[in-house]
Order: sequence, then structure tokens, then C-alpha cells
Amino acid sequence: MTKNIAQPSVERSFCPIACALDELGDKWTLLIIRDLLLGKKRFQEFLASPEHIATNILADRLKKLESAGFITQQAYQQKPLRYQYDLTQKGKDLGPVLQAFVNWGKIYYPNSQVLKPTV
Amino acid sequence: MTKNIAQPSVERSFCPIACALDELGDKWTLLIIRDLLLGKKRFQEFLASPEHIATNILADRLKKLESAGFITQQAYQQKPLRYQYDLTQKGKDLGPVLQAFVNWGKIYYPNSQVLKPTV
DNA sequence: AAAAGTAACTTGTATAATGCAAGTTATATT
DNA sequence: AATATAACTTGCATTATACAAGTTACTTTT
Repeated sequence: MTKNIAQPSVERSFCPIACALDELGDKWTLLIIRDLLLGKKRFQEFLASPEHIATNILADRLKKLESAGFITQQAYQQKPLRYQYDLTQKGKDLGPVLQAFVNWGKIYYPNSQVLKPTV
Repeated sequence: MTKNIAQPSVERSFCPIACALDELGDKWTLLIIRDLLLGKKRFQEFLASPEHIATNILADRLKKLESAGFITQQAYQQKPLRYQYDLTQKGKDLGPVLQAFVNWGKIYYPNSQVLKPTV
């Protein structure tokens, strides 16, 4: 079960890298940020990414990303109620971090391919 | 217990970010890379970092980093046998990724402080 | 010479995170 | 009425992480 929404409450150190990894250091969170930067906004769009995140993990990460101020959730229609997620400035500013990963990854995973922006 | 040394064997997708996170996407691995970039080389030096990694996790990550080609292990003395770890080019090339985290983290964690190089 | 210390780990155990399948709620479509 | 869709939640098994303690092979201190 995935029931904790509370954040770690104390960071491990004052190092900015450690602080960042406290919030982003897992196998999925930065991939959701990647999808958002590429234009995806909805639950089903994230699920459709090639890594196939599980629905419980996705729901958990969206909650944590929202409570940590990386994204906002808002309804884009009322009947039926449907939500979309948008990056805050804090989230958008991770662009250079992901670009650094891409630059590095293209060298060390020669078969890899950068995903095309949605839209 | 931490007994698996084998790598995931299949990457989740062809995305270079996903490939990178397959090897680096956890709370500790990039902090060890950070320490190595700052000049640390020995088990006890990594343990002394302010985040206080557990010894079993550190031993596990050093093995995984070596088998993934990020670091090399070599004895720096024989009696008693002691090892040091050095970054390969693949590991050193993560410098810009960590710098991007630092640049971002300094903005969003105003109390954070960049660690000084060891030496 | 015995006791204590140090580096680099390993082992045990408890808690937390992840993965997979299935179920839920509220509509819309056929 | 039956099926479909979006956005989740729930259960359960597997894997990862945290913390404490133990191990091995020396070196240093008393």
C-alpha cells in the first residue's frame, strides 16, 4: 500500500544535491517531470509513456510532487471531473537538470533516443 | 539483506533519462558520485559525509557502480589490504548533471550549502 | 603479549518502497 | 442495459532501505 503523503520532514543534509534527491531521488519522479516538460498533463498520458509506471506509484508521485510545489493540479472539466497537472516554476526549472541527463545519456547509452515533445 | 549485484538487465525504455535513472535513480548513488567528484575515495570517507549512509547500502552501491562502469576499485596498500575507488570517464562526465542539481538546489533550498572539495 | 583500535565490509531484522493485478466512482457512448 | 473511459484506490507479494551488530585482517597502545 502507498499511503504516506507526508514528506520526510527533515532533509538529510544542507547539500543542495542531497536536498534535491530527498524529493526527486527515485526511479520515477524525474520521468514524470520529463513527461510534463514534454507537454503531457493527464494521468493517462503519463501511463502511456514507454516505461509503464504503475497507477499507484503514479498517483503517489503526483501527490508528492504537488505537496512539494513542483506541480499544480486543476480540473479541466467538471462532468465528469477530470484533472490535469502543470509544472510550477520550480518544476520547469528542472529542465537544465534533465537536459544534462540527456546530454550524458546520449553518450553512454548510444542506442537511446530522446522522446519527442507531446503536442 | 543486500545480496543482488546483478543489474536490472533490461532497461525500461530507450529514453536516455530513463536509462540513466535505471542506474542512478535512488537516494544514494548520486551522492556517492558527488563525493568522488569532490575527491573522496575511501569507504570511511563516504561514511563521513553528512548524509550518513548505512554501511550495507554503501557497499552495495560501490559494487553496483563498479559493475556499471562508473568507478574502479583498486588496492592502495596490501598489508592490510585497503581499497580506494576512482571515477571512470563515465562517472566523471556526470559532473554537469550534478552541477545542474546544484544550480537548481541553491535557488529552491536557500539554506543549502555546497560542499567543499576534499583534498 | 594482550587489549584495543581501525578499515572495509557482511549479516540480521524491521520498516518502507515498488510492482502487478484487480476493484471503485462517476460519467459517456453504443 | 452493456460497455467504455479517466482517474484513481486497494491488496498483496517482492524488493529496497535503515539501523545495529558482527567479521576479518591487520596496527597501535598499554
